Order: sequence, then structure tokens, then C-alpha cells
Amino acid sequence: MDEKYFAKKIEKKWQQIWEENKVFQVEISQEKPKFYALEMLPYPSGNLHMGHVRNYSIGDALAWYKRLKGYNVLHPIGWDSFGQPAEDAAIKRGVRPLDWTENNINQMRGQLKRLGFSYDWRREIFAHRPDYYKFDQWFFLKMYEKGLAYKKLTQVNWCETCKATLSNEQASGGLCWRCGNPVTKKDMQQWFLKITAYADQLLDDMKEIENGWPEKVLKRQRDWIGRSEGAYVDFALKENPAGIEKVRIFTTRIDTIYGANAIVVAAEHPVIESNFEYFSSEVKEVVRKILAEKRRVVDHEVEQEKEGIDTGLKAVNPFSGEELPVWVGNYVMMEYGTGAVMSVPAHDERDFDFAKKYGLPIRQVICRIEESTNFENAKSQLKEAFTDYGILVNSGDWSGKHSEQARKEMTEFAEKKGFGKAAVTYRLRDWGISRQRYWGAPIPIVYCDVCGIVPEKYENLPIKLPENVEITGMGESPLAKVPEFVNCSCPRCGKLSKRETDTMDTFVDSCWYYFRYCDPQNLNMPFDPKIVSYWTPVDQYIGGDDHAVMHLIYTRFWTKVMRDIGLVNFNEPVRKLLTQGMVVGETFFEVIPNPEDPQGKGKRIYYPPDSVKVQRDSKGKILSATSPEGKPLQWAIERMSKSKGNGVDPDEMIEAYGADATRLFILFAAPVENELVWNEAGIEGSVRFLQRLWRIFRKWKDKIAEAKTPSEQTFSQQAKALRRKTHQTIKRVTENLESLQFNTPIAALMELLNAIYDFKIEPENAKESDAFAMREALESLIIMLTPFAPHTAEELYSHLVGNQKGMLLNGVRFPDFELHLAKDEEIEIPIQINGKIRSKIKVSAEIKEEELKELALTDHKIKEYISNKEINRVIVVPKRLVNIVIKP
RNA sequence: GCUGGGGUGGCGGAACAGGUAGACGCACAGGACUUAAAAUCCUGUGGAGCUAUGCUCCGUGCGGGUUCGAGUCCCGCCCUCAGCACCA
Repeated sequence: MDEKYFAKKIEKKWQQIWEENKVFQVEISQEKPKFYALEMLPYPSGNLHMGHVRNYSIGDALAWYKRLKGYNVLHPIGWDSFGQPAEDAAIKRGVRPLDWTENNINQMRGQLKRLGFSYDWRREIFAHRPDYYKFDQWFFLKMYEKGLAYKKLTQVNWCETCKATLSNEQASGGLCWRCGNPVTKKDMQQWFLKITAYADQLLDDMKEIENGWPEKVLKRQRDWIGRSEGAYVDFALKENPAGIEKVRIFTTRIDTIYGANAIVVAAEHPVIESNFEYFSSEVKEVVRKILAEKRRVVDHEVEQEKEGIDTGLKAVNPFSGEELPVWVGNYVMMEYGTGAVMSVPAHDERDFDFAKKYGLPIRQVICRIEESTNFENAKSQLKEAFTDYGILVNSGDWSGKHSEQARKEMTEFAEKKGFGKAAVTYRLRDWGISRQRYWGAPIPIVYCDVCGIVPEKYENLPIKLPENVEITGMGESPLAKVPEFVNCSCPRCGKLSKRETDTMDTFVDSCWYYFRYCDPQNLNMPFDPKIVSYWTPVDQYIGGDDHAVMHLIYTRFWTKVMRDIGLVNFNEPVRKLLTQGMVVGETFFEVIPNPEDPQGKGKRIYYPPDSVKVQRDSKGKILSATSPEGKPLQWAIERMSKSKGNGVDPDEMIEAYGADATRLFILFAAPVENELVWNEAGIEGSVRFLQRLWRIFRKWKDKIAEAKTPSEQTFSQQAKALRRKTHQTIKRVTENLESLQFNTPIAALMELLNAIYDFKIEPENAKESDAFAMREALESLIIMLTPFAPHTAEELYSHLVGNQKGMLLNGVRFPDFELHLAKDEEIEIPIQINGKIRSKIKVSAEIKEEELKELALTDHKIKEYISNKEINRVIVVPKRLVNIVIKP
């Protein structure tokens, strides 16, 4: 055993042993309970960053812990390797997306291996390889068959200069990332998946996972789905040139319908489109302006001024018979509800603003319960919209009813009379999966002049991406420029046809990858349902909370579809979810404003922190920052990323401190759900801890080698105290890990090591019982350290047992604690007078309540306080404290 | 604006179920070892005060409340982070 702790040497050694012994390779086994530990798979951007290290350190700690607890642990990894950055690299540097991606994967796999994560590498999956995306296409066809995949017209970000569609990131700040010109919106036919068909299930099934998922994630998903119950009401349209009979509106507040002063429709509404040519030039002008505004890409930071105009059309309120003007308004969205609303300014903030601006009448029809008996309309000038429920007034026969009851009854009434019905709408939209990009799974659809839209045959999958494609970032989709790809024969009639050139959103790949891990080589199916039924659902999923909504809702949706086609037999794929906080660092940037949207955030140009001159105050707060050229810069604390230049390279950490120390520190530094501001200074403490353990182990190694069982029944006070600390630590670490805390168990291990250092008997003088206590302490500590610093733990353990098989092949189990050994014999009890601590006494842990009270009252310090005072009460909390309440 | 988290030493953070606030680590200071430095080991470290080997007072964002007792529970503020933002 080396005198010193050489991290790199032992890390390399154990990584090799693990690989040779295949200790992390798992198969289905009925002998052990299974545990599926899953971390979100990385995008191969080039290098790991500290956020990855954190994510995978958590997952690896859990996987190790469960293995040591006797579980059959599936712990895989793979690559989310389709996506835009590969194309950006192709444009900027002329590398092929495939080469760029594979190189990055090789680089990052090397980093993962150097960190020593315990993956079953045989199960590694690659989203960009045909054997994987074949089944993206397979799923697409299944969905198409079930009517869950369809095409519709929608808006995309469009750069007129480059003639290209842009992702939201490429259009950030409203400017094109390539040419810097303002981005507009363009209508395009795109493929959608009908996630809205599962809206209710996505909502209802949350009760199956609410115990295992963070409430904040479920809440965000609930908001994202945005279920809202209300009613449709048809307003008959008076004579209009296009001859449209009625306008259907959606409202959650049908009880306020007597307060409607207008119908407001979106500029895209059919009523507007079909009557457009008959409108006055003034109306046309406003409609055009609203439509144009909607095409601009702006930040949503600033609230848009409400605008609109009376179209001159008239509609009739079916409840009151009142004739109302039909307005067009920029605040009504065509995509939600029916694209038309009734404007009730008295009881809706937006309608209130709108009515104020255009001087429309405001009629109150709901009032507070206490006002309802003598409600005087004239006096009640509303200063703001009254949006609460209340009592109906000015509402014909419905006056006097409570909102809640009126909503129900008025909806029923509308239904009976045939001009409305109860309705539920969702904020959730169908999932647009079309991308006008190269680096994604091609959508397996063919356009035939004769047969129309034709799905590919399953036996023709995968539809492979052509490899040599010129990617410029300009013009239409890259695949459209590849004749060998585009030209094909119709799967139905065999005639020359054209292939769909859109590829799929990469969120498709990540919807089902963790099912594929279970059966990664399957050529005919995405996976064998029998195999998957052993491993899934995922027992613990770990990842960043930036995926709280999109990825996690899409994969829940995907699971329900897989259930409906018989691939799985459960509703929810993930039992427990842990969302870790981001690893962040300081960033420095200048801001380029968007001329079209001066109030927006604009575009940020980042400077690497080591190039920036920074002034700080004594506490380290930044006072000012300037670029190398002397330009003043802004600063922030943001997620670490390559593009922002604030990343820390894990390789440098491994080189300087070792993988174990890096992993240990990132778990110790903060609770996993907190944001972690990266600060390198603290990592030294982790190295020191490992070195301290190394040294004391080395000192005791020979002495404890033979002390496997206690030879004596009696232990010295020192040995007893050490054993107590050992068993207390086992208890703490176990409890902490079971509740997914990772910083506190490491602190507990540090305490145990401190206690080992406090053991004042030297090995030469140690009795066998002392050696046993020391062995118990060190052996427990080493095994408990494994989840956090596996290489170091394995190395020390190998010296303890004298073989190089490693813990798992030695059948090592996480230590169990014995409660009677963990119990303190003597405890310190504070004695309070009126809630303030005045003395402390040491007593036996088994002391009787009466005796403790007696000791407290006779304590010499306490006597001074209570002499000549009247004692009102004495509160004795067993094993905690004594509080004596006296008259002051 | 709405919703949800969160404010504890110089810093990251501990604290069972209302019961000794500040575990553990970083940083800092002092000491031992050393020709010296690093490393290591030991000690100290919330603030203020005093008649200083001890004792007193204050202290978990602010103001109130409940309680024998509040970082923890309740009410009202302030700040902060995150998500959503014309969703009818």
C-alpha cells in the first residue's frame, strides 16, 4: 500500500478491474429485487460540464448504494445525439454533423469513464444511429395509424435573408443568429402529435406519481396543461356580407354574460377573413396591423398595448337579446378556445383595459354578497375589474343567484336552448415535431401525386439520412436539396414520389430511450415488452429541472401511447423524480439591442471570464467588469455552458484532484436540489478527507487485518465511544441516502473519520477489542464511502480483505447498524429557567423523568435562580431538556 | 401581475415530529513539527459587553402573535430566485 494517496493511479486501476470483471453488467434476475436508476442522457456537445458531473454523481451514488443494499441495479447511459448544434458546427467549421457528433461522443465517453461512473456500457444508445431512429420512425407510423400524427398549418420563425426557418434559440432577441436581420413568422405545413388527446390522462395520472415527484414539477405540468372548465356560447350574427350565422365564444364565466358589451375576435378569425373585403379601410388597416404585429418575433417581457376596432358587425347576446358590436382585438388568440370572446369589462381585467381605452360601456353584473341586498348600479363605478365570484345583479331572471350556481344553471340553459354547451379547453397544444433540419430522424412519409400522403412501410425502415449533405443554414430544409433522398417510389402505388424532408424534434428521441436501454439490440421492435416489464417503470430518475415540463410531459405522453399499443402495462414511466439544481458560474456579456423591439432583451455576446477584468469588493461581490478592449460589460450568474464561456472542465478537476474528490465535493457542496455556484476552493477539503482516511487506514491496516470478530466481550470507554459513533453514522447515512440527501451523509462520514482520529490508542498498544472497534469503524466508513468515492473505497477495501476482486464480487453489503450500540450512554441535558438555558448536566441516557427533574432542581447554578422564587411548573422532556417556570 | 420555492456566521450549508441554533466543510488566526516552506497535527473562530480560566446580553430578513419554549407554527410586511404571462 502506497504511503500516499495517489488518486489517478487507483482510479485507473479500479476502472480497469470493474471493466474486466464486468461488475456493472446486469441481466434479468429473479433472485434480487430490481432497481432502475436513470439519469437524463447527455447531448454530446463536446465536453462534459459540471452540471453533468453533478447529475451523474447523484445517479452513481444511488446506483452503488442500491447495489450494496442487494438490488439488481440497471444503470445505463446513452447519447441524445441528434440536434441543432451539430448543424451549427457544420455551418461554422465545415465538419460533417456525423463526424462532429461521433467525435464528441468519444470525447465525452472518455470523460465519463475517467470519472468512473458505474454504467453498463453494453446498453449505450445513440439517438443519431439508424438502429435507434428506425424506431422513432416506427413510433411515428404507429401514431399516424392511430390518427395521433397529423399535418397542419402553423407559424415558424423565418429569416427572409437566409430563407431559412430558425429555432427559438437561433431567433433569440428577435434577430437571426447568422445574419443579424430581424426574424419574422411564416406559415408552414408541419407535423403534429396529438398530445392533447391525452390531456386529461396527463392530468389525472399525476395522482399515481405525486408521492415520488417534486410538487413544483407537477405544478408546472398542471399549468402547462392548463385545463379550464367553462362553456361555449353561440352569438347569432346579424346580416353580414359573408353570411356567417354565428360566432362561438368560450368563457369560464358564463355568469357574467349580461355584462357583455361586445364580442371580440382574433384577427385570424374566420368571421374577419370572410368579411374582410367589405370592411371599411380603417378596419382593414387595423386588422392588417394586428396580423403584422403577430408576425414579428419579440420578447414576451413587455406587455403589449391592447388594440382593436369595431368591425361594424353585430351579434346578439342569446341570454339578454341585446345587440352587441363585434370588435377585432389583438389580445384575443386564435389558438386558444374559439378565437372569440365575449368582452365583459366589469369582470375581466383585459376586457376592462380594452373598454377603458375605447370608451366602451362597463356594466357590473356581479357584486359582493354583502352588497347584493342594496346594490345600486348608478353609484357603483368600478375602478378595476371585479373578477371574484359573487351574486348576480342586472342579469334578468338570473339576478340574485350565486356565481357558482349560475355558471352551472346558465350552461344547462344554453344547452337546452341549443345555443351553447359545457366545454373544457386546454392551454396544452399539440406537439409540433417538424423541423426543417438535417440532423434528426426523417419523418417516414411520402407524397405521391396519385395517392397523396402515404406512410412508409415498416419493412422500409429506417429511412436513412444521407451522409453527404451540404449544410449552409440558408434556404429550405437541407434534405430537400438531396435528390437521392427526396426522390422515391410511392409505398402504395410504386410511382415516382417525393419524400417528406422534415425531420423530427429531438424530444422524440428522449421519449423512449430508457425503454431501449432494457433491450438495446432489438432489430425488429423498439424493445421486447417482456424484458421491459422486468426493469420498468424507472425507480429513480435524476436530471435538471429545466426538463420539468417538455421532456417529462412528452415522455409521459409517449408512455400512454405505448400502453395503448400494448408495449407497456402501466400509465406512468417514472416512479420517483429528483430534479437537481443547476451548476452556475459568473458570466460577462454585452447586450446588442434588437432595433425592431428596443424594449426586448436583445442579444447577448459573451466574454470568457478569464478574459474579463473584474473589480470586486472585500466580500467578493463584483463591482465592475470590462472586456479586454476596455468595454464595460454586464454580469450575471448563469448556468454553466460552453457558449457562455463559464464552464469548468471536469478533466482539469480530475487531473488536479482526482475523480473521487471531484465527485465527493460536488455532492457535499450543497443539497442536490439547490443551485450550486461553482467555487473551486472547497474541493481541497474533499481531497484532504480522502487523504486523511488513507493515512489513518494505512496506520491501522495490519493491526485490524485479523480483528474480524471481537475476541473480548468488554470494551474500553474509547472503544465503546468509537463503536457508538460508527453505528450512529451507519444509521444517519442510511437514512439520508434513503431520503435522497447526499450532502449530509458525507458530513456524517467526515465526523466518523474525526472520531477515528480522536481514538487515542496507538495500534501497538491496542488490545484486540480496540482493534475490533477500529476495524468496525474503518470498514463501515470505507463501504459507506463507496457511493461517493468508489475508487478510493475499493482500493482501501482490497487492502482490508487482501484480494483485488472488488466489493461486489466479494459480496459486500452496506453495513447495518445496531440500535443498542448507537445509543448514547450519557447525554447532556440543558436546564432552562423560563425558556433560557441556565445550566447543563450530564446524565445517564436511561434516567427516569423524576430523577432528572430532581437533579435539575438541585443543580447548584439552578439553585441560585430558584431560591426564594415560586416554581409554577417544571417541564421535563425526556432525553431533551428540563424547563423550570418560575414567577419572575 | 399570478403561482411556487427561499432568506441561518466572512462563505457553502446542518438542525428528529416545537426542545442545547451554527453539525460538516471552506476561509481566517494562533501553536507544534521543519534550516525553511509545503504538507500534516493541535487549538480557536456568530456579534457585543464585562468585575474575562467565567459570566451577561443580543442573534436564524422585518413587525406582531401562539407556546413553558419558535430557525421550525399563525398573521402582516420586505427582499430574492424560479416558472407562467393577454389562455377568456
